[in-house]
Amino acid sequence: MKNKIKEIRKKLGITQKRLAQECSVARQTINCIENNKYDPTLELAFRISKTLKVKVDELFIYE
Amino acid sequence: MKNKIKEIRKKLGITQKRLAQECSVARQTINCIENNKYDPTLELAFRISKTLKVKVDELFIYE
DNA sequence: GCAGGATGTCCAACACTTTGGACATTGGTT
DNA sequence: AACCAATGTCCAAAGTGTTGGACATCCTGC
Repeated sequence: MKNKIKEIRKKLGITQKRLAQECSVARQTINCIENNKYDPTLELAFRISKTLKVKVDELFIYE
Repeated sequence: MKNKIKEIRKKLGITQKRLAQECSVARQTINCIENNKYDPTLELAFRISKTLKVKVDELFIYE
């Protein structure tokens, strides 16, 4: 399960800290997800997608 | 977090057992998700979406 | 009205996600 | 070189998802 969070986040010019705040999670959570330590819960995936203004299906790549 | 799994599954005429098998999870898992006992992991959400031939963003409703 | 499939539900164990707090490393600016 | 923000990483605790196994209930067809 890959994702484009880091890429899109940087394109939008926001920090991990800021993204974490917008999604109401710890900064480590965003960091771990960006670096593929683990996948987010479905709900968090939706919150991140919403913040980054992309669809879940675009942000995460399954297969 | 709502979802249209039961609705779409029935439209396709498949059982919880069958959907579970296709997604490689226990039948209880599908049952619990359909009845909103808990949300699936992100990966399972993708597997279910793939099996039901819809996008994650269509199958799950956030907000 | 009985049988069999489909669905709902319980439980305890295990796996995975998320957390705060802390510290190390990187990178850019001056 | 020194500063400071941003990022990476560690840990143990708490929360959440998934499981097999078992049993109850609901349909539907015969």
